[in-house]
Amino acid sequence: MNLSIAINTGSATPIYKQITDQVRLAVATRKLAVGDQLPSVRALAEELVVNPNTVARAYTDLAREGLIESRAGRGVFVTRKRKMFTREEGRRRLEPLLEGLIGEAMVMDFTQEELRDAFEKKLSQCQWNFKKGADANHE
Amino acid sequence: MNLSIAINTGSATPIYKQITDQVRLAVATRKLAVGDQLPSVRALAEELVVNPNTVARAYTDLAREGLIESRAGRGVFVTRKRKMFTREEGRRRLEPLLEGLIGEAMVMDFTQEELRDAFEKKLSQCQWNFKKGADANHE
Amino acid sequence: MNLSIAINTGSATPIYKQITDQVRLAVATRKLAVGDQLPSVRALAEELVVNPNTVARAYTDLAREGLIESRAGRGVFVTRKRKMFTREEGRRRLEPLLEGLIGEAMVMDFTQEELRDAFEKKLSQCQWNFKKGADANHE
Amino acid sequence: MNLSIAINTGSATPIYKQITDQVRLAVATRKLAVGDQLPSVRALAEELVVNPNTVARAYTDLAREGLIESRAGRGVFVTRKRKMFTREEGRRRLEPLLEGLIGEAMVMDFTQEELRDAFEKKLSQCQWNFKKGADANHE
DNA sequence: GTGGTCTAGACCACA
DNA sequence: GTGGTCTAGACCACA
Repeated sequence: MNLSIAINTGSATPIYKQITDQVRLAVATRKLAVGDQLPSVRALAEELVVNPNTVARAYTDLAREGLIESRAGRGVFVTRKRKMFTREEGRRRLEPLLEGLIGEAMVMDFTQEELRDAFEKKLSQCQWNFKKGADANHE
Repeated sequence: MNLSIAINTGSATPIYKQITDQVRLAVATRKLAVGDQLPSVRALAEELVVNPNTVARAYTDLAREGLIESRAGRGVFVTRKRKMFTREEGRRRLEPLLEGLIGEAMVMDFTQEELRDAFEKKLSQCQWNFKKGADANHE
Repeated sequence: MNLSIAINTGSATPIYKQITDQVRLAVATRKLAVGDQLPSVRALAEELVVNPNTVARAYTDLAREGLIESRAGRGVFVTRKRKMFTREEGRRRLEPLLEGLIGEAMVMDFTQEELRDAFEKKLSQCQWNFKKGADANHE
Repeated sequence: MNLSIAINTGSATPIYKQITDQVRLAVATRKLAVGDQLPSVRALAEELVVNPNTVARAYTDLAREGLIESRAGRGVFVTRKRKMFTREEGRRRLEPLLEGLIGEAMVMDFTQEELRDAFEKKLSQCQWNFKKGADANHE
C-alpha cells in the first residue's frame, strides 16, 4: 500500500479533513488508482495514532463523495470516479476554497506571481482527467 | 469612512471571517489606506447587527496580523502591514490550502483547465500588490 | 417548532437514518419550510433520548445534502433546496431504495396493486416541486 | 437447476442480500417453482466465489421467510410460501421504506412524476402475484 | 478481521 | 448556548 498520510495535530485543519484532503490528492496524483485498497480503518488509525472513529469519519466522507467505497467485512477501495455533482454545486463549493487560498496568500505577503507559481507547480503534479468533456457521457 | 462591509448570515463562513476578509481586501484594493480609521467595535457591531464579540474577534485577528492597530481611547486604524511570515512559513501554510482546492476540484469534476480558469478569474478580481515589497514604499 | 420525530429504537434502521428520513419527509410535506429552524442538536437529543452525537450525525448528513444548513452558535436551518446531484447520480441512489421497497413488499405478500396504492397515498401527502424543469435554471 | 445468480462484489448491497433478493425474484417470476432444489451452501459458495457463511446467512433468511426449506441430508428446496405477516404488520414495515424512498427522491431533485415513472418501470419488470392469494393455488 | 452505529463525555469555535 | 471535532470503548453486521 503506497499511501502515506501525514497528520499535523497542531494544525487548525481537523484531522479527518487532513485525511480526506490527502486521499483526494493521492487519487489526483495517481498515487492511488481505481481498485486500490486503502488501509483498514483500524490500521490507519493505529499508524496515524488517532482514534479509529476519526479515520472512519474521513472514509465516510470520501465514500459519500463517491471517491471510495467501503464494503463491510472486506475493506475500503478506490472507485471509478463518477460525476456526482452539478456544475452549479461544484462552483459553489469551490468558491470559498479559492477565496481562502487567495486571502491567505495576500495576508502572507505573497505576490500574485508567487501564488500563481505555487498553484501551477502543484497542479502539474496532478494528472486527473485532462480533457474537457471527458465525462460528457454523464449528462 | 468609505468602508462598507456586507455580512451574509446565511453563509457557511463565520461572520468574523467575513469581516476580516473584507477588511483585508479593502486594504489590498486601496479602498482603505494606511492611517484610515475603522469604525469602533461597537459601532460596526451595531451597523452590521452582529454580536460585538464577533467584531472584536475580527479586529483582534487583524491586529495580530499587523494590518490594523487599536489605539486606546482614540480608535482603530489601518497600519503599515508588516511582513509576519517568512517565505518558508508562508509556503508551508499555503500548501494544505492548495491541496484542498485541487482535491475538491477533482471531486467536483472540474478539469485542470477549468480550475485554472476559475483561479485566474478570481485572481483578476483582486488587486493586491503585484510586485514584492510594493507595500513598503507606501508609508 | 412543529417538527415531531418518532424514533423506534427496536428498528433495524439506524437512529440517525430515522431522523434524516423524517426530516426529509417533513420538508417534502411542507411541515418544514425554507428558513425554519430545527431543534438544536442537544434539544432534539434530549427529546428523543438519544446521544447528541447521533443527532449531530443526522444533521451533518442533511447538511451535506444541502437540505439544511448549520451555523455555529446560531442553530440549524432549512435551506432553499438546490440542485446538487446529477441526474445520473440521482438514479443511482434511488435504484436500491426502489428495489428494497418492491422486494420487501413481495416478501410480505403484497400485491402490486396494494403496493401501488400505498405508494400513491404517501406521495399524495407530499408537495415538493411538482413541475418538471422547475429547477431548469440550474446548469 | 436454472438458477443463475450474479454477484456484484463492488456493490454497496451486501452479498447475502444480493442472493436473497435474486432468489425471491426467481420465485416471483416463476423461474423457480415450488419443489425445485437449490444448490447446497457449499456448491453455491464455490460457484459464486464467496464465503460459505455468506450463502448460509442468505439461506437462513430465506428459510425464516418460509420461501425455502432445508431438509437435512437431502438439500435445499423451494417450499410453499406461507404468509408470515398480517396486512397491518406489512404496512408498518413498508412505511419507513416508502418514506425513505420519497425523501431521497426529493433530495435527488426528482419530481413526483419522475419518481412515479421510475417506480412503475421497476414494478413492470417484476412479475409477482398480481392477485391476492395467487400463490395459494400454486401447490 | 472488516466496516457501521451508538454512547458518554471532553474541548473548542462561534455568537 | 449554539454546532464541530475528537477520544475511548461497546456492540453489531458482514465475510
